Amino acid sequence: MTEDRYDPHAIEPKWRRRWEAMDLFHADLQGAERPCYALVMFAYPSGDRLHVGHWYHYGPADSWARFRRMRGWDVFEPWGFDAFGLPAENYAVKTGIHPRDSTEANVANMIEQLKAMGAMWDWGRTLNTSEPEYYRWTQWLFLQLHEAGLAYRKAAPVWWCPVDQTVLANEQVLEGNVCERCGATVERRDLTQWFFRITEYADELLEGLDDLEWPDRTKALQRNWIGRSEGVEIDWKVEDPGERTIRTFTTRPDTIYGVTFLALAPEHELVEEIVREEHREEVAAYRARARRRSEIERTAVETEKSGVFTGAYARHPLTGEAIPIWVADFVLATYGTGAIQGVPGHDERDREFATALELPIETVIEPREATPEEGAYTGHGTVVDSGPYTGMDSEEMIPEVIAELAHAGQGHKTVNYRLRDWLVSRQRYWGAPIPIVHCDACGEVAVPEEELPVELPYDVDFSLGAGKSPLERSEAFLRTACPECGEPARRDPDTMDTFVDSSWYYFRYLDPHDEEKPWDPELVAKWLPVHMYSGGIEHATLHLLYSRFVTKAMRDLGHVGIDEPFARLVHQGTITKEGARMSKSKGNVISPDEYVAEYGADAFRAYLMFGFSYEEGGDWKDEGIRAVAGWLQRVWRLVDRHGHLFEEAEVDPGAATREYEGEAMRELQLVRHRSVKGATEDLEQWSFNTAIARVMELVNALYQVAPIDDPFPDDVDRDLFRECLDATIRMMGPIAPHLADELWERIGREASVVDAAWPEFDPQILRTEEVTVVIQVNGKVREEMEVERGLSEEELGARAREHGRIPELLDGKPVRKTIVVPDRLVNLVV
RNA sequence: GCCGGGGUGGCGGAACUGGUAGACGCGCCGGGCUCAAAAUCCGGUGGCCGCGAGGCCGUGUGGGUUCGACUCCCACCCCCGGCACCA
Repeated sequence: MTEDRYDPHAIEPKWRRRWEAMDLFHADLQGAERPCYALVMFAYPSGDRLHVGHWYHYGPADSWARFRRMRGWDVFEPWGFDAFGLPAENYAVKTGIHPRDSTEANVANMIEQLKAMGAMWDWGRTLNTSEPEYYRWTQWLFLQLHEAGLAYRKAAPVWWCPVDQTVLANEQVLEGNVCERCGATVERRDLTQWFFRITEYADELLEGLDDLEWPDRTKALQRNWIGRSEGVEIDWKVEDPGERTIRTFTTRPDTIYGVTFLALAPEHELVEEIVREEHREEVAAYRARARRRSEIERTAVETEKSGVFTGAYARHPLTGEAIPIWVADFVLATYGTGAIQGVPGHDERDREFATALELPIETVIEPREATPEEGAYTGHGTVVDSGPYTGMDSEEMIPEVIAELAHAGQGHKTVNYRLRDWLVSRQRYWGAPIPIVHCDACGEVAVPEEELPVELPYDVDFSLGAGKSPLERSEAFLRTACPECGEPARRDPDTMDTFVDSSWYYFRYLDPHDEEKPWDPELVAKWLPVHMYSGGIEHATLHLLYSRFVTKAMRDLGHVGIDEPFARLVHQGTITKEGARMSKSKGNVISPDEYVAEYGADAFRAYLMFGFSYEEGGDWKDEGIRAVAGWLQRVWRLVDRHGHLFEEAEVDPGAATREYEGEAMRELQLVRHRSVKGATEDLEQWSFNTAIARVMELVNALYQVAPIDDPFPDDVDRDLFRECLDATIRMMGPIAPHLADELWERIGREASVVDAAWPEFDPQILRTEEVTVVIQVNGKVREEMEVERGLSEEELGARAREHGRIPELLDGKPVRKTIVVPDRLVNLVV
């Protein structure tokens, strides 16, 4: 018999052509009975070749989708492009090639490469956020939010990237002051910008996390970012002049008797009003200095505390004591109320401030047990020197003091968030124009829905302007008539953050070319929330947060009926080279192209699945892909050698569950069911490495019973062996899709494995009659015995005592206790 | 400092709700095939002691709970990620 060699380079293009010709991956969304929306985060269309990260993310995700399809789900696996954004525009600034042209070329380039992966993407539903048919609805979304008061324009201190020449959202600022895009140090600027009122949903965004099948760490990141803290706002009456009050926020009202000063942020609006004449100059100087200092500098933990006295005092709401009011730059204008009550006895920062400026320090809480340590005691304990509360437990005091303050009209419970509203306007060209017109007479006017899209003009000087949108230079674009009064007016020159584009694309995939509406609510009801979403964890507090907000807002506006966009989420790990992140500058880049050229796309995908724990990632090893490619050949040879069995007879599915006489056949049958069970459960939960290991076990077992170089043994049951081979090929479907289809064809089947059923396993068969029971003496394994399943505890204990060398080991010592785990283990304690 | 995630053979990685630690693979060792090599097939492979049967040790460290702990509890150490003068 001549052996056909496994040649991925012949097989793979052949099958991709066939799949395309069969339109195998077109999803019938209306007709689907068991929808499964398998979504990968769409990508920015780059002009480069795909890197390992792309393959590592998309390959296994597609394998999961294939697995689901074989299990009877109607899988929808779309692909699209997050095509607006800075790289294309920066490239244009450098080369003069228009972003629309480079994007178009990159999209084509990328599609061609993506197709080589052999994934099930439904290419008929591709979308591109930079096309008018898409961004028209991004603008519609903006208008919906605007009308509901969820999109608004205001002047605020915002982050400005001097390199990218645009403002950024808080979420796009890393490590306090680094631009997420370019790595430049960002600055604070006071500018009038567009915001989405995401803070309105802070609580719901927090609570909704509980019900999501998301990784804990991702939920933790969002919780951290939202930063909810419960506390009390307290109003302090300022003594003379007038009726002014200063509102402070604290999470520890139980320390209120320890307040020895108040401190206002330098930007606080009341500073000007309360400052006494003799301190005015000094305070003004301090505020000017604070303004010049960067936020980073001001808020760095190491920075020594500084402040200046205003000369004014506030009256303590409970003791009536006069409390000095200071201005201090460690107090943040943007958090809480911009004013704090200083409790140097029980807060580290307040203590540093009090020490530096020689203010009194009072102790009002003592630790319950331990002796007081150095510095401020910040825990709870027994209340001291606190009027009527003295002697109480500080935690019990909190509700009582809140009640007293509320009763006096000087305090109330409140909640603070770290989350800020989402800044969505950008001073860049390559994005969706904000659909707003500014009219001298009517003010800020929304572009009527029927006039959408506000098209991004092609012919624009998009070189970077001095802090202004390139569209500001396009008179043709700007000049328009006010939709309300008809008088000449000007369009808003800014474009939207690309995260607005990506915050709703999963709705649009359902019908990306619908000209009537952004999405079909019925299809949304049927297909969403997305069943399975995969992508990088770097989007935890960006895309994933924004999308949740947009979904909730659209729900409240009656456009969708779901609370959350993504029911299940997984993140792929990172593939490194020699322990380091791959990067062009380091020159340690693994090029998929080279490996695909040598081993094929199947081997490349299969190695990425087998060599790593998906969510962890790990270090690339050439030996790894060689080994996996070798294993694919092993599977190939197995089918090649035994394919004649399929010419002899059809596969009998009953062969899997039939009763077999010989030990060897029973064992093969066991391995077959164990393998299918393991692969099924592991694939479902994205444990690709162990799933492949299970299939390897079955392949090994088949090699065992029918050595590949010998004639097919007489004592091997042909029905069973054939069924096992059949199951193996099916399980190869998600692991090596091209190879599986080739083998499928070679055993005489039509079409594709993705439309074949995933093999079943029978738990009854895995419940063997005989079980191996481990015998321990004092917790140490000493013997094993084969017994029939289902023996009573007494029986097992008795048999264990007599088994093998156990009597010898017991040596006549009385067994004090016998622990029996039925069918598994006996532990004899002497 | 707070919040997550992690630490298991030479390596990548397994281990369900506490029940035979190291599945599967790489590497290595041995064997078959070959004039030879590659490829491939078969066997072995946590460490230490022992000719052997077998014994002892072993999942970051130190304690604890338990008949029994990679798994649970307490106290630490180290690595990765997020947040952070957030009151």
